[in-house]
Amino acid sequence: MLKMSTLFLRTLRDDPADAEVASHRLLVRAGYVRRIAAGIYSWLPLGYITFRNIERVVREEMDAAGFQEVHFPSLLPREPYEKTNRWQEYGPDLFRLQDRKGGDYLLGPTHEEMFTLMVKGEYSSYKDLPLSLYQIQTKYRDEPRPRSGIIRGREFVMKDSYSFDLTDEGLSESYMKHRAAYVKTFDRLGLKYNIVSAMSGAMGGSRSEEFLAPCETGEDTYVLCEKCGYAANVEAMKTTVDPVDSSATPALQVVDTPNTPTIDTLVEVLNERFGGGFTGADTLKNILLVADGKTISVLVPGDREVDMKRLEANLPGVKEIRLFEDEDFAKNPALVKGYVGPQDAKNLGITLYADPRIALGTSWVTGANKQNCHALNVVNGRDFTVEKYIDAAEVKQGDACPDCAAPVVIDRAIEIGHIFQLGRKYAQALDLTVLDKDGKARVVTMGSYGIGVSRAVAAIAEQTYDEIGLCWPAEIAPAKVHIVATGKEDLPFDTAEEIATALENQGISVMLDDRRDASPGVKFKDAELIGNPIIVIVGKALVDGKVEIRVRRTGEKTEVALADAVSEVAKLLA
RNA sequence: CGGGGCGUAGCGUAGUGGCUAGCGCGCCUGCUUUGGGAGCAGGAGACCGGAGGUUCGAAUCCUCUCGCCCCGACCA
Repeated sequence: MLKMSTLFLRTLRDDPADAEVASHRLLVRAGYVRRIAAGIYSWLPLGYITFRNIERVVREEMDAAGFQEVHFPSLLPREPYEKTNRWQEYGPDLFRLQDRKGGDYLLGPTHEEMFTLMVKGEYSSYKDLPLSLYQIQTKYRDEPRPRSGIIRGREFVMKDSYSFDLTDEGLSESYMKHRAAYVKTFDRLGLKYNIVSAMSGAMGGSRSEEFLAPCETGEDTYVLCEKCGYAANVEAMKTTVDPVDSSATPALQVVDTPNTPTIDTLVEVLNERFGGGFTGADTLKNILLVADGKTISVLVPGDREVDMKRLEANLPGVKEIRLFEDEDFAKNPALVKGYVGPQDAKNLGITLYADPRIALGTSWVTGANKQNCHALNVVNGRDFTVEKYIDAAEVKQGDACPDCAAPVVIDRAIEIGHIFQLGRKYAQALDLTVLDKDGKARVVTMGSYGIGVSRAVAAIAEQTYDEIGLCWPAEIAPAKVHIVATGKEDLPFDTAEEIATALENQGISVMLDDRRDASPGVKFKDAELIGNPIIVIVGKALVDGKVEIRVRRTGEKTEVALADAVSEVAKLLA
């Protein structure tokens, strides 16, 4: 039983100056967390109870799925990360340190290497697989910009699991088992979420899905089709456009278009010249980029921008990408800024990438590679050849769903879980093999699965808070019932304590506001701010032998006879 | 790393027209008060982020530095 008279808690009346997002603001005000440094937080009793409730749910569901818990250090030696090249690849995001002898160490940002090595150390037969291990561990990433309180910190707690299988089919099964366990976990946590297809990104591997909790302060943007349920991270959103017949399209024609270096100016001049009918969507935008030192061109319809995140996600293997700059134009006189077209790309040795909307046979207005000139009727497949189609154009609200063509909506969300099939990258690098039936060594294939445990505290807060404070689902609230005793006599305080004890005897956790010196107003405000789901008030109504029961979420109030208080509360929580 | 904002008591802030640093919340003592962040009286708590400089005199002006927040870049 948490007694407010002794609980280590001081709520704040004012919003902290350095907190912007609701979860951060309220978690600080209600005395759950305190900031220590940018992206680094301490948990106070209420916060830590809430945190552990989430951790408990996660652990129970992992165990129920048959995964086994292990625990690694956060402080790790360099070598394993050297072997997988991540000592380099992780770059400045990795917290590095040295011991007294000058040896290199790191604070683990994620533990693929350690899990792989642990399995390698114990198992060596196909008979041992499949296997799934997990840990709940503090992770360290020196984020370029920690933000939004505990949503994106530099130190955070993550549950990470890894599956080990001999075959791709086995990996798929392990993946689906984890997916199912995640569904159960997030349902129990009371989170609203969408499962969206994602890019496996820097971790390598194939199939990948993210669990996204929609909320305004989310930093991930995703696409949802309300008709068929298609959901994807914008980076993974697919566009499909069928080829068209271009046999009737007139020949390419170069026209003078003075002073039209932008799509807007071009459209204006075209409409003056040809009596209207042109829009930005009829033009072809050629974005020149330098990818790992090589010039490439990305073609998108003139009414869309290139989304650099999508572009990079769809150009795997490219490490560094930057815009073509004035000095690059100076070195390549054949390329005229503002009048670039794809027609000469082949001769110039420029690799052409195109958004799928630039389908085979489609006809465009684009630059003529000559100052103040554009070309009309430039046909893909006839006048230029695309090397590769990639999703690079920005996604807009209302774009066609790739599955059912209905308009999609764009929403923001917090990433609370990510599951993906890693494949053999780490097993290969660290030589994790098992002997197969035929006695031959085979490289194990792995899956990787994460849940942001500390982040879930903030995500749930974001999805449930209201104007007066936090508002937790019963499963994770610091206590299921918040009992407030008011008045100056002993009776309400004694009665409140009796009810509290009776509830606890039934396994219902209680926070009891037994402060004698606080006014009723203060106690009510605190109860609302703290956000336990049921509030019981023992005070005024006691003269009629009654207590008041309030539901925090709805604000609904009822008075019940003292004798029924415990059963009524239990009923509300059922 | 680029742009913007900000560092004054545990929290929120005033003071930037140069001279004893002010207020609210919280905290301590006493009395009163107890169904919506109580009242009165008294009190503790700040080397004004740090270093250097200008000046008779700096929270205030100048230089440097550290830290924090927001937008962007970046980011399982």
